[in-house]
Amino acid sequence: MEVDIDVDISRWILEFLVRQPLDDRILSTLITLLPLSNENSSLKKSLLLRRIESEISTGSVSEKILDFLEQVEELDFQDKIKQHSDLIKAAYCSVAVACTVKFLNEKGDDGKFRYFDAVKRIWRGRVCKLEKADKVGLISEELRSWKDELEAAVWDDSICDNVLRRSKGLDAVAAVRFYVQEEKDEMGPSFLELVAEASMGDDKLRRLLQGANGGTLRNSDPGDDNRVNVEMRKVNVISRRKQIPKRFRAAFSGTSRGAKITDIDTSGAGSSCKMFNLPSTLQVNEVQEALKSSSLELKAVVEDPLPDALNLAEKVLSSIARKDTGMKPVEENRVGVNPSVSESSGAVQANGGTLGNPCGENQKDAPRPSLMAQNSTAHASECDVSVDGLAEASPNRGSGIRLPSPERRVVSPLKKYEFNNLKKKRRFKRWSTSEEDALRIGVEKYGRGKWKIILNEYRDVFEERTEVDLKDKWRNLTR
DNA sequence: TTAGGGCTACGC
DNA sequence: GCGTAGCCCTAA
Repeated sequence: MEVDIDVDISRWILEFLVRQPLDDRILSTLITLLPLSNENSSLKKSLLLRRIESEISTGSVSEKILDFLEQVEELDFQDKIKQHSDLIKAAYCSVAVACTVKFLNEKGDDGKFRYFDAVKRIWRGRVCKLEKADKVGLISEELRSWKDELEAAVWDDSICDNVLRRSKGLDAVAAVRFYVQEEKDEMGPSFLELVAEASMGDDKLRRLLQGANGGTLRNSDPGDDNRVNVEMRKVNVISRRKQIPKRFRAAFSGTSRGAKITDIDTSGAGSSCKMFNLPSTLQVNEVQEALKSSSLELKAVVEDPLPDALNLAEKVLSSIARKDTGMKPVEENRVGVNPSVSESSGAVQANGGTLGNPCGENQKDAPRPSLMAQNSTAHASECDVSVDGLAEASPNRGSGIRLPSPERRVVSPLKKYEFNNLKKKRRFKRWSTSEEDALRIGVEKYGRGKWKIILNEYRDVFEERTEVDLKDKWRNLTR
């Protein structure tokens, strides 16, 4: 039997979860498990915002945030969003300044050197690139002004004091937080939340459903309702395509299907319930009741998946990693969200507990995929970190979750936005001379093989490096 | 945590 | 196409 959790349902779930205070690991794992389409920039943006939030959760900012903001700007650009938020510009500028000026607080030539390196990296590198690409979404007068001053401070110590004084007026974390909040406010609630909300209000639901079927939609909140409208149309399309039964209900079944959406009434009046015909009151009421009855299920599924989702994800991941596990027929190994299993615990579990022993014993013949192999984008180079790479979608994407046969599973390039703990190919990043110098000094001071100590000692210089990187670099240097 | 082998993107 | 640098995986 064929897979599945529909790619749209995955998106709805993820869209909802990404707004929840879940542990990043849970979210990361879910991203790896859920089939995702590449065509929803809103979700991509949500994921980026989520990553930004994670970054500032420590109360500090890093250059990674600049990366994320650049990616958000690119998404906005692709979505042809003309009105650029001042807050993103302010956030970008504040983070860039903070990531540079921090080195001025260090004493001695070492600090100076790192400052110079940061100016080169951030302002001559990133910011210049922005200017060349005319990325107006991030460039501000303030950014330009800082650029000049920070450059000048490289050569003139007296300007350093000005820079330090001026930078005290910036609160990068707050600036980023304001921006993220603004974006979140603009994006509004997730589709699932809207549906849940709609199901509580008869009139609103009725209007939405009418809209979904091509009826005139009149509402006071065109943003949200239109979005739901679009999604509801999608529900219609999906359900028609899949010839799923009458009632509209988002059902998550763990028995035979990973998850499926069944339809708005397509029978009886169904033929008349074509996209551009208004549904009858009876139909609307039926759908409304169905929605109400399923909304609790839905909410139960999505509200608190954390503990068991983690459990599930870990089991699944470990099952993937186990060479000697067998593979059951797909329908037995599908990850579904089964409310019936979760009644007592609120757990998200698959297939009535199949995942308790997630892979069974039949996977012995399945070749063990490397983590890289699971990630179709794992070999992305630095360049395709940008959203451009999202066009590389696999033809099979969205075909659903196939567990535990990851070699068949298509992983969306959305994984580029995975969270830290997920394996992905890092950017190819050349070592700067300052990094090489720090490594040499470190080895001289602590000896070869003390990579962790050296890394910690020169943490600021070795940005985004690991102990292994240091070891590898030393290997190269001494070849 | 470290060492070493292997893969692949990069640069010529 | 080739050599190298950077990155990943895995064993110890």
